[in-house]
Amino acid sequence: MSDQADVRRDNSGPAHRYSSRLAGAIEERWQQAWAEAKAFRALNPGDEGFDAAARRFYCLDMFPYPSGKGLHVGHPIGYIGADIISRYRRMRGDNVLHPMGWDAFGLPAEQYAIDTGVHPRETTLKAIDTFRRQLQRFGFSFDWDREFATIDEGYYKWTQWIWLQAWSSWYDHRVERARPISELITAIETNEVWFDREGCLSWTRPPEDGKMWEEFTKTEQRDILDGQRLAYLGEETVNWCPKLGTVLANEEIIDGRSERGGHPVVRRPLRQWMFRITAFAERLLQSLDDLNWPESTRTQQAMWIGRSEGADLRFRLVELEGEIEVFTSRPDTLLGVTFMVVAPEHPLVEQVLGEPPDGCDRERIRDYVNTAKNRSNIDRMADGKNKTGHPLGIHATHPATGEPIPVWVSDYVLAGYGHGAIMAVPGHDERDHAFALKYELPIFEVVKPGEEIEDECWYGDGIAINSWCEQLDINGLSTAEAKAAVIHWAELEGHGIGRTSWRIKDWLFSRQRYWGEPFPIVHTEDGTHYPISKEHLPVLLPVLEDYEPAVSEDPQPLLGKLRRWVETTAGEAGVDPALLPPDTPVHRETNTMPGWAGSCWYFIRYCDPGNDTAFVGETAERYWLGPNDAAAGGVDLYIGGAEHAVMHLLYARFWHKLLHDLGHLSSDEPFRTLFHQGLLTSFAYKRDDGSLVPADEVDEEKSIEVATGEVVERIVAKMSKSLRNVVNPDDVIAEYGADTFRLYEMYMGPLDASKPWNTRDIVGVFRFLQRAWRLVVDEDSGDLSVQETLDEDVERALHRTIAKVGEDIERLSYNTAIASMIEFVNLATHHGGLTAEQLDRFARILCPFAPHIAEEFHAKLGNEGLCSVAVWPDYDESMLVDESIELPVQVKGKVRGRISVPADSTEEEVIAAALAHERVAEILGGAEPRKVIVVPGKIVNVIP
RNA sequence: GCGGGUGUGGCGGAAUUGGCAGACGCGCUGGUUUUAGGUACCAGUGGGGCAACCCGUGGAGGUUCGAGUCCUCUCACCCGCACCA
Repeated sequence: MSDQADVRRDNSGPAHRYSSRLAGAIEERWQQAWAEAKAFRALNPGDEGFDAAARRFYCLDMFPYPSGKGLHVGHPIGYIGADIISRYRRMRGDNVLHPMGWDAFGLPAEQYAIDTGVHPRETTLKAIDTFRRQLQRFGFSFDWDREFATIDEGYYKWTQWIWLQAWSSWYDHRVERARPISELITAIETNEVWFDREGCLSWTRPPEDGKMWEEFTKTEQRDILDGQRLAYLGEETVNWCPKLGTVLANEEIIDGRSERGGHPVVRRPLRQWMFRITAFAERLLQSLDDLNWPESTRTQQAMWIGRSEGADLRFRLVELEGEIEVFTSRPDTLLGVTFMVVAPEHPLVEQVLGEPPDGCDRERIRDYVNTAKNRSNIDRMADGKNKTGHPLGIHATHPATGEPIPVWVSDYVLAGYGHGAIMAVPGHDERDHAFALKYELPIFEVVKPGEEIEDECWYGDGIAINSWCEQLDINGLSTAEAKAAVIHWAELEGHGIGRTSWRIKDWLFSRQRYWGEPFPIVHTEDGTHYPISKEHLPVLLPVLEDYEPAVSEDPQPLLGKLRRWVETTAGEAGVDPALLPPDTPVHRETNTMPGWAGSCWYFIRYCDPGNDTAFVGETAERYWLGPNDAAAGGVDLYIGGAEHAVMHLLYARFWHKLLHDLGHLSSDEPFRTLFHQGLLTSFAYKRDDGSLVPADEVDEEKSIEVATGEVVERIVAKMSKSLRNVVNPDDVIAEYGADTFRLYEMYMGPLDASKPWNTRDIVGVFRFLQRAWRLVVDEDSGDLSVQETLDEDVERALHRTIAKVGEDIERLSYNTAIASMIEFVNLATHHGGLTAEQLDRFARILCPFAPHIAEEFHAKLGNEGLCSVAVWPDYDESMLVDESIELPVQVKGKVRGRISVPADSTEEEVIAAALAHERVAEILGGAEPRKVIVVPGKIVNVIP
């Protein structure tokens, strides 16, 4: 924004025109007044002045990462949207909770700190100050008394406590909920549970060669219990990012690279803290149906959870001992199996290399497997459909036909899904088909499509054919029937079992970075873990001088550098002396939690942010998040970006269900209604050859590149530094004021639509505020300028506008609400103005959108108190229609004229008026119409 | 490939339930105020035609008195997932 433009807008025109300078002064004054009055404080049950009769409205924004770069113009869109409905509901008398805080742990903050060479705490606190100042400049009606950051000791104390809740519980699939692990121990001690030799639990009957609890060693008992915990140490093949120096969750990997920074990620086995989110898979999927969420987000989560019904089937090996277990979603195609494939990581591969049977080309298998394993995910994907593999030289026995079928190894089979092995049905699976074609393996057709379809490889449902052998006959059965028949047969004959498989995996929850919550746990020499007791939480993040990660092929948690912190005693660390004598030497956990930890429950903490005896007080939790007469429980409205569709929203749902199961929360879903604001894009310019030109090198009027004169095409693109089309909200506010900024971003289009920023358009809503200002203030004298007499047409229009704006806010249709206010102001201007009383009502409907100027109007009109907490104006139903209405008359599907009739006319009267219309009569030429359709208040259609 | 979504003037968009297509804003054209530019204000602005009228919501069909809206097919673009057996 040029200074010149600024000067022009301020220094010309009458002395009391609504200018950016005036807007700035007004905005500062009212922001101060709101802060002093604590106008937006939400009251909890028990607070003085709490109104139990008021409806609650918990309106939540996704709290930002305070990165050092400051706020972007895209950031406020959702915040303005949430602020408008929050302000509106407050004026309607609701008890509104609209909080804000800071998601301050995690990779971005740490990376920024590393880049600038300053401690993350310092840079983070500074960034928070910047963000807070920027957000306050918008006049958001946040209850700033509830503000906190995830790095606050009083907050992460409870993040650690919640993790310990998971560590101290197990999942009881018999009742489908998490329970304290102490209840499992009780069940074991009262012999309700049996174990097999491996220590697997059984609730139904003692396994044939079972083992008593007492027969296990102490270590085995510990491992059995640890294996049940919802937070556990798992030996997993994990995503290791050498550049970031940490492991990452599956959700954080995009196309084989880290979501943050785009660094390569390799897979390697590691012992890491995991969350048993898979135990909740069924419920996380099921309750999606109860949520008022955007369809795209629900399907994304459903796909991520990835439920698949089918069967586990076992194939006995011919040349070796043992069997291959596979998962298939198409057991009906069992008789179409012509070969089997295992992943390069499958244990059978090692077994074959260890004791190679005859005819096994050991060297070439080893080569293939090594190449496949070392190929990065990026390479694998780049290869696309071209499949590679190698025969293992061994065979498996088909469980039904008894025929030997060859076993191959190929990296098109993923180690991480099912059993890392498949039965290949090249007749009815595209991938198996491609593989069979390449390596000339037999292809059998065993499913006939319902209709005649010419397809080389039909993978839909149909009728089973060629599916007969002595053991099994499913010929003629539909796919569904055949699936059931094969599963039944397999279970009866001991070849397998019907099973549901899930794509979702347990959540890898530890990171090797510094800037995160330490785990509240220690372990002794023998590897037994002990929790830090509640009174000793939080385990403070120690100060580290050198927090830069070592770029390494081997994960080294940064906290491991602090030997004196790591090596301590049970008493020092805060382990309950009843569990471990205080002088026992222990090691602290050196991993930290990922950035997601803090955002999994921050909305719970807002209910009761000061509580230092519980993560949330029971009364506060039940009031703000519990089910009530009007709502099913959870946050009433959550507004934020669609980029969080899987990770944050899934993780938070998981924590919520866990805490609900353990009796700490009264609702089982965190976010009842979810809304995604659209992406803010920008215009960019493209040359003929497709290359992009920075926005400041283009003459926008003529669409030519200034330097060359070449004609460029305007396209829509993401804002980026390189295109120099990034807009800084501070600049826009300096030129037009926060009210104009708020109006502009809401007026651009639907809140959930992606739309391009166009600085040129801002002046439209600025002019609207100027016109509104002129209705109240004489531009020359600065005096109040109101009409004495009330204009009937304007009064009707005001009623309509009040009704429309209220309805539009309820459905978050802010662009149309603003349009109707502009229309009203234009009408009022043409009619010579408004009475003081009309202006008073108008100021109140304007208030949620442009709160500062509305407060100024409110005060100028002589009101005491704040407009922001004034009552939303009523409208009179009977004032919504004019006394006489105009109706278009169609003949032969075209509008031929319009008639003016009293609003309460009968259908006969309307028809008579329509037929009497000159043009209509002319077209009819004296003939009687066949039919006349009257849609009350809308249209008359004459059919000749 | 699969899933979700979007296509309306020069531009952003409106039409909530099948009922006047283009509300409202930008831009543009003309005018008023102004020493001038700009600001502000007033009027006009989908295309064609002097007009009656005709054409018009990505495209092609269909249902209906009436379709941007419903149905069938199709094209383009955006987002997400992607060898998940």
